[in-house]
Amino acid sequence: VSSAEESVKSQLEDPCVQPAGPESSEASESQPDTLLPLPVPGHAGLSIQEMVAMSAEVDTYAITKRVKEVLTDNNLGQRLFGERILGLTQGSVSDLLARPKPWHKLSLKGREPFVRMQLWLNDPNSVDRLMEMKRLEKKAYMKRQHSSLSESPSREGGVCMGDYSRAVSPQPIVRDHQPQLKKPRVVLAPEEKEALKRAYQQKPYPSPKTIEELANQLNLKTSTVINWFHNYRSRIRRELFIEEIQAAVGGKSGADGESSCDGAESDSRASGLEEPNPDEPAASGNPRDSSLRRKKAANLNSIIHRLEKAANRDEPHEWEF
DNA sequence: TGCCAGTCAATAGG
DNA sequence: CCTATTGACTGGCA
Repeated sequence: VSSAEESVKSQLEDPCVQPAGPESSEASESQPDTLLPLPVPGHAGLSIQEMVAMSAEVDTYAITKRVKEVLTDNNLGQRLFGERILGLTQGSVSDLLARPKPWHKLSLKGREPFVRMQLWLNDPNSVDRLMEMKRLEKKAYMKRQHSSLSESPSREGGVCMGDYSRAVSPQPIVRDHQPQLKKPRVVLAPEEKEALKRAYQQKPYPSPKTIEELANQLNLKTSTVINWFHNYRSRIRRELFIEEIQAAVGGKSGADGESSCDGAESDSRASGLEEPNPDEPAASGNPRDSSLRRKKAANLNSIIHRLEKAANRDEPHEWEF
C-alpha cells in the first residue's frame, strides 16, 4: 500500500525500469561491511531484507541468465561481482548463477542475492561502477607488487584507500611451521563416491549405524559420510528444482532474445529419478559427470516449447496488496 | 538430534 | 587470472 512498496515492485519487476532519480549517492567502495547491509541507494532507505520480504515473484532463472551475460560482456568476474555486489564468494556466485533455485523454493535469505542482482541489473550505472572497482583493485594490486619489489616485502603503508577486499588476507600465517595444521581437505576418490552413491540409492537416509559401517568400509570419518549424504541430498534436490522452475514457467512477457539452442537430439527419456547415472567410469574414467548436463539439455527442448506456449496465453498475475 | 538451506573456501581445470 | 566443484560449517527448525 505504501509508496515504498510500489517502488519496490516496479524495481523488481521490470528488468528495464529506470530509477527516476539519478541518485549517484556514491556509496563508498571500501569495507565490505559498507556494501553488504546496504540500504539500497535510491530506495527510501529500505534494506534489502525489507525489499526481499515485499518483492513479488522473481524469475531467478532469467535474472541469472542476464547477470551472466552482463558480466561476460563486460569482462567482469564472479569474484568481483560476488564480493562487491552480492557479498558472496566466487564459488557461491558460480553455483548460484549456474543453478538458481526457483523463487518459491527459496527462503527469505536465499532470495536476497537475487533481489540484489535484480537491483543491480536495473541500475544503469552498475556496470560502470563495478568496472571502476575492478580498476581500483588492479591498481592497488600493482602498487603492492611494485612496493614489495623496490622495498622490503613488509608493509605497504596505507597509501591507497583500504579498498581491496576481505578474506584476501591469508598472510600472517607462515609465522610458524606446521604447514599441515591446515586441514588437508578431504577429497573423495571416484570409487568412494561411487560407493556412496550406491549406498544412497539403496537408502537416501542411512541410519547412524549404516553410516558408521560405510565410514569403516571406506575408511572415512563418519562426519565425512554424514556430510556427503547431506550434500548429496541437497544437490539432487536442487537439480530437481531446476527442472521444475524451467518446466513450471511463469511465462514472462517479452523475455529476452532467443536462447542458443543446442543441436542436441532429444532422446531424453530417463528412468524415474535416477540421476547422474553411474555409467562406466571404467577405462580412462570420466572424472566429471556430464551426464547431468546432457540430461538437462534434453529437457531444454521441451522447456522451450512450454515457454513459447505459455508466452501466448496471458498471465494472471495477481500479487496485489 | 537430525535435516536442510545457504555458504564458505580449498582446489581442480582452463 | 577466472570459473566449477564440493566437503565442511553455520544457523534455523522441530
